[in-house]
Amino acid sequence: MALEHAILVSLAERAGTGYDLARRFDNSIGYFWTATHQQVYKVLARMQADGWVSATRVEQDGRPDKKVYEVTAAGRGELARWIAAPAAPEVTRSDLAVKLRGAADGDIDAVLVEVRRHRALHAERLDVYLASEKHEFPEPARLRGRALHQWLVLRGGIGLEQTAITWFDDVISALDPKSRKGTT
Amino acid sequence: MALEHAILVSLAERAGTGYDLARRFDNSIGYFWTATHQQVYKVLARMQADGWVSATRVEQDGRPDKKVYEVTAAGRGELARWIAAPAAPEVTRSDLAVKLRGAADGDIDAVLVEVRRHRALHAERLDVYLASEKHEFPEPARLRGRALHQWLVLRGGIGLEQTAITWFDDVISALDPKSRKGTT
DNA sequence: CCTTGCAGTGCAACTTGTTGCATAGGTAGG
DNA sequence: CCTACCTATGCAACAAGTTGCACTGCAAGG
Repeated sequence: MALEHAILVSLAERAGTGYDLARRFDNSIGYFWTATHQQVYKVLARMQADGWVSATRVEQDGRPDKKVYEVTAAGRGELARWIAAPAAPEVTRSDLAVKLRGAADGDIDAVLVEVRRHRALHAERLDVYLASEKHEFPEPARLRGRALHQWLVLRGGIGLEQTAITWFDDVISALDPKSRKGTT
Repeated sequence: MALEHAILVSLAERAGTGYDLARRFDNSIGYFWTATHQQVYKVLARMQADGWVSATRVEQDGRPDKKVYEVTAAGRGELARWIAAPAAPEVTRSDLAVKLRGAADGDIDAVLVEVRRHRALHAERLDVYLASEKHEFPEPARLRGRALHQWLVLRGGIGLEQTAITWFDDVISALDPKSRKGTT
C-alpha cells in the first residue's frame, strides 16, 4: 500500500494538516495519487499511532484549531525502506478499454461519445500539466535535487496524457464512419 | 464498478466457467483489467443473483464438475447501459512516481534499482503485446467488428508500455551519474 | 438577511479487492 | 511411490477506498 507513503513524501516536502494534505491530493501529488479527506484523516491517525508522524495542535483565531503533522525519524526510516523495497508493477484498469471491447457488437456510437468525452478531459489535464511545467520549471536543464525529481514525475504525467489522447484519436478515426470517409 | 462488466464482456465473447474467466484475467482481458479467482467467483454469484448471467452445471469424467456461465438478456442490457453511461476518468496511481519524488533527498541509487526493474518488467510485457499483435492481428488494415475492437485495445496497451519505457529511460539518464557523464 | 463556500476534523456504513485456507481427484515427472 | 501441478469451486478475515453525514464559525455575494 502506498497512501501512507504518499503522505510521508508530501509531509517530508512540507509539514501540514490533514486538510492541507487532502488539497495537495487534488493537485501536485494528486496527479499520480488520489485520496479523499476522509481517507487522509483515517490514515494519518494510524500513522500517528505507528509513530511515523507527530502532530502539534495549533489554535487559530477566527478559524478552527488545526493539527499540523510532520514526519518523525521513524517515518523517514519507513519511507527509505519502502522506496528500496521491490514493488509489483501497478495494475492497469481501464474501463474505457473494457467498454470499447464490449461495444464490438453493440452501440458503437455510444462508446464513441464516451471516448470523445474522455479525450476532452485528458486534453484538459494535459493543459494543466503543461501550464504547471511552464510556470514551475521554466528551465528544466538546470534542475537539481527535489525540483528535478518533481519535474521528472510531471514529465511522466505529460507523457501518459499525450499517449492517452493519441490513442483516443486512433480509436475515433478507426470507428467513426465520418472520420473513415475521409481516410478511405 | 467494472469487474462485473469486464466479466460480461468476456462472457459475451465466449461462455465459460469461473475458472476460465480467472485465467482470461491473466491474459487477453487481463491486460487492462485484473481479478483473482476468488474475486471472480464472488462477483459471478452476485451477477447470477441479479440475473445478469445464468449457469449450467456440467459433469465431467476425471475432473470436478463445472459451472458454465453465459450472459442473459438482462446482462446484455446492463452491459449496453453501462457502456453508454458516462464514467469518471480512471485515477492514476503510480507508486513508482511517489518513490521517485520521495527519493529526492534520500537514496537515489535505491530508486534507480526499482526503476530499472520496472523498466525490464514493462519491456517484457511490451514484447508479449507485440507478439500477440503479430500472431492474432497480422493484417490490421483489414480488421472489422470484434477483432478490430480487440486490436484497438491492444494498441492502447502497446502505447502505454512504450510511454512507460521511454519515461523510465528519461528518469535513468537524468538521475544516474554514469549516464550523465556521457551527456554532460 | 440569507445562502454559498471555505477552513477544519472526523465517524459510520458500505463496496471492492487481497490473502490465506480448504477440498478433491487426475496426471506427469523424478 | 511421492511430490507437484492442473482443474474446479468456494469461504473467511482483512485491508483499502468510497459515500454520506455531522459540527463550527467566518467571509463574501446577491
